[in-house]
Amino acid sequence: MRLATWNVNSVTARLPRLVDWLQRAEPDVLCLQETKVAEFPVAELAALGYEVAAYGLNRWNGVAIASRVGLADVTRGLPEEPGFPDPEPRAIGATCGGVRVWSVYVPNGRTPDSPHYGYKLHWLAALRKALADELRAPGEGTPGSAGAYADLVVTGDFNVAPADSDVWDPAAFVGSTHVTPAEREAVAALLTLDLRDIVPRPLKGDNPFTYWDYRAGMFHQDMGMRIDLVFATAGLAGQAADAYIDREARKGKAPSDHAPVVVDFAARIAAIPEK
DNA sequence: ATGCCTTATTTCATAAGA
Repeated sequence: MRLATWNVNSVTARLPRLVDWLQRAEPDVLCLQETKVAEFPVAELAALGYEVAAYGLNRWNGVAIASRVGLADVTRGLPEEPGFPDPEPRAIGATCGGVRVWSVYVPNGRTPDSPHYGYKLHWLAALRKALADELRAPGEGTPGSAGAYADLVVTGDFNVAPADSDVWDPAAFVGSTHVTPAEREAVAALLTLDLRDIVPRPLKGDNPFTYWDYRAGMFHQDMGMRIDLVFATAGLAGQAADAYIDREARKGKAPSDHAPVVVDFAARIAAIPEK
């Protein structure tokens, strides 16, 4: 199974590039973030053989999962997620090819002294709780919850750089969000659910960055961040034959400010529904 | 070269992104 994640920064603005990229990269499952639409263009992706489950309400946020290996048990939102003040469309889950998949767009946080920062930490805690329930980790989870997915991937734009090596210059981020200990601990807490961080290889240079600001030529100077993450259950992560950042998708006219991350899991599709 | 910000909307300005 080839799984990918991509913050497209508006699926409407990115649709031509998204269609081109799907035809070139041929992922089995694609998790999307910042779709920024209430009505996802499902027909355009259906023409390429993808089913789509989308969750979007307005001009902000929005997530989706496109799959050509089945799309079942769709869940929109997290059971105990906080809102600002209302819940925002930042998480969608589905079962694709036998793997439980979550596409997430973690709140930005803005600045450490902003109310959005606390919202971000609470949201990450709610994400951990939801995943714990589905994985039924020892001593955790809600009694009676459905749970017990053997293979699970949670991926998307986490808006957290897990380590200093995940930003182009740690000194430039002092006092900023995305790198604070509390944010990194909230993300690291997800990994205690026996998940693994699949760090993709860059296709050029040494930095596994997935995001580069549009401004000031940040991309061509490789002044970026790794904030788009792929966390997989240990058994599944062990099947990752390759993982890379498709920087080609960040080039050229009208790109997203994020590049797709692609992971190839070897021989891991449990059951592709006959269609 | 990869190239100097972009998106949707309450649009000739604003909020948000990270």
